[in-house]
Amino acid sequence: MTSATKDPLDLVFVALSDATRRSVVHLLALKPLTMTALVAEFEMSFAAVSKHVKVLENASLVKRTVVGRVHTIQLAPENLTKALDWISIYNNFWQSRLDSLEDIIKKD
Amino acid sequence: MTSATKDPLDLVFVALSDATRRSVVHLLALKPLTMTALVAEFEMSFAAVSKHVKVLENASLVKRTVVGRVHTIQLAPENLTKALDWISIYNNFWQSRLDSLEDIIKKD
DNA sequence: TTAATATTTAACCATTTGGTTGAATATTAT
DNA sequence: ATAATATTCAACCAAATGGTTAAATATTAA
Repeated sequence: MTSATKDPLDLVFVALSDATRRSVVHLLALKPLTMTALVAEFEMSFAAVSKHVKVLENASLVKRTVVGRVHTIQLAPENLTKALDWISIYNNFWQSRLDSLEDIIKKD
Repeated sequence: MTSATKDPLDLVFVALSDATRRSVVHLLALKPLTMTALVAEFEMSFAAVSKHVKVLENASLVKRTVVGRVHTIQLAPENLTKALDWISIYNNFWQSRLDSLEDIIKKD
């Protein structure tokens, strides 16, 4: 019970934790796609893909443009940077740790 | 039914999608901790923290050293790099897209 | 050997997740 | 107006998740 999941980083990582959704991001990186075009890429119902897109949208990783009955989805990766930044901190830490370890080893 | 979740990236992103587990990573970035020390940081049962650590371990984000009855957990961030690399691809793409957009705007 | 400590495992529970199908809602074409 | 198309929404389901408590398993200390 973490009370209503406030951290936006949660949304981003949750969104990226599913292979189907990562595929959606991958496809959208090439070009924006309508829902119909997107659904055509998966062996899954329209509704299922629709739900996945909603998860990505909720994490602000994609943006939707509605023209008439056609919904076009495009990448909106500002929040990818948040995830990147978070990971980078620990990645950098690890890198420098490794470097210090190398230094220590070299001093032998 | 994506048949048994094979992609190791799944494990990493799933592991990072929980705020408690990100806190564990944060704590371990400072120094390795025994299970008891780790549990003391959370308002949660030993068993619950134990499960979270297992998720991180499963994603190869932490490593466990057992000495007698004491389990010491430390960061093992090789896999953080995998997540970082994945995100970087799309982040870079976005960055260059933005740059081109700026170029177009400037040409006005 | 007995007791205390460190930890996992098991059984359970409520909620969330990822999928389904079918109905509802708009929009566009005939 | 009617039919076709694009999409969401609702109800449902099975499996996974994140938590609990209680019991089991080592290991160490008295």
